[in-house]
Amino acid sequence: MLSNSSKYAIKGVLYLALNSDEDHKILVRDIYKVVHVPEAYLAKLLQELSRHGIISSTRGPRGGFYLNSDDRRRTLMDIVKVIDGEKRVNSCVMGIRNCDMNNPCVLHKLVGSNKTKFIRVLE
Amino acid sequence: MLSNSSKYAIKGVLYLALNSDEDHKILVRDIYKVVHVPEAYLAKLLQELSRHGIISSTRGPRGGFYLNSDDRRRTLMDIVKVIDGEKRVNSCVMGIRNCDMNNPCVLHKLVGSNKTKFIRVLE
DNA sequence: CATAAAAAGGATAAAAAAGTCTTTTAATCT
DNA sequence: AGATTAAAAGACTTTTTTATCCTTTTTATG
Repeated sequence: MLSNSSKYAIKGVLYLALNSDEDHKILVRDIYKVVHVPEAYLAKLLQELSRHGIISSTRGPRGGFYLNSDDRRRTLMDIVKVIDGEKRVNSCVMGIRNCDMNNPCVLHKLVGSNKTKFIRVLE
Repeated sequence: MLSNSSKYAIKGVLYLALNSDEDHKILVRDIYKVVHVPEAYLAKLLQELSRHGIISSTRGPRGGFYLNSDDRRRTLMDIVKVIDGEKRVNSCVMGIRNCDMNNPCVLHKLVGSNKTKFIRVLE
């Protein structure tokens, strides 16, 4: 459902949510050990989120990653969409195109509502 | 949550559940087009399930894959365990070892119960 | 203005997952 | 018995995901 990359990204952003703000920017170096994600890889993920405006960053001395108040209105789903793409989460559990309430696959009733709830949580 | 391979396998077994029995064994050739899974790959997955006693098969003329009455007592979870391994489904959504009710990760409350329900469905 | 600190970016490597192909083994049917 | 059919097995290839490394650009500050 979620790729490892998404999980990594969520962990990183969660760390920022708890520890950063405009005046307290955080280095990848200080995050990766806590969240157990390879440093360079986490950097890449955070850079991508930053590029998409999900989190904020500044370069140079005293720079780092952080969340501003706009960023804090973002949802986990926003992160997942950037890292995994929209399809991955929203697609049918069985990977069947065109599977929805009107045209449900055999497993739709069985798992559909769970997935919907999971998506709600992310949102 | 589920790998593509697991989804493929579930589709294949579902087809067997609906169309096969001891007297009507089914060729991979007759399944793969219906369930949209590459023929050789589906064959491999079914072989693996057969080796683990989740489904049945016989070789030679009039052979093929099928479900006997024991097989029909199997759950989707049995399939997923063989194909993806136990860990994949049961592990923490965030991939954190030792995350459980006693020692929950930050997201445990948010997503934990959904995952439990999903597992129940598979079972 | 020089310097150092930090993210951004590009290129590459390693590992895992997905998919293919070929040979072997077993069952069935002349 | 011999030919044929179909799964079983395993080696091999491709693609995707995960991970690393190195260079460039930006920026704050002494």
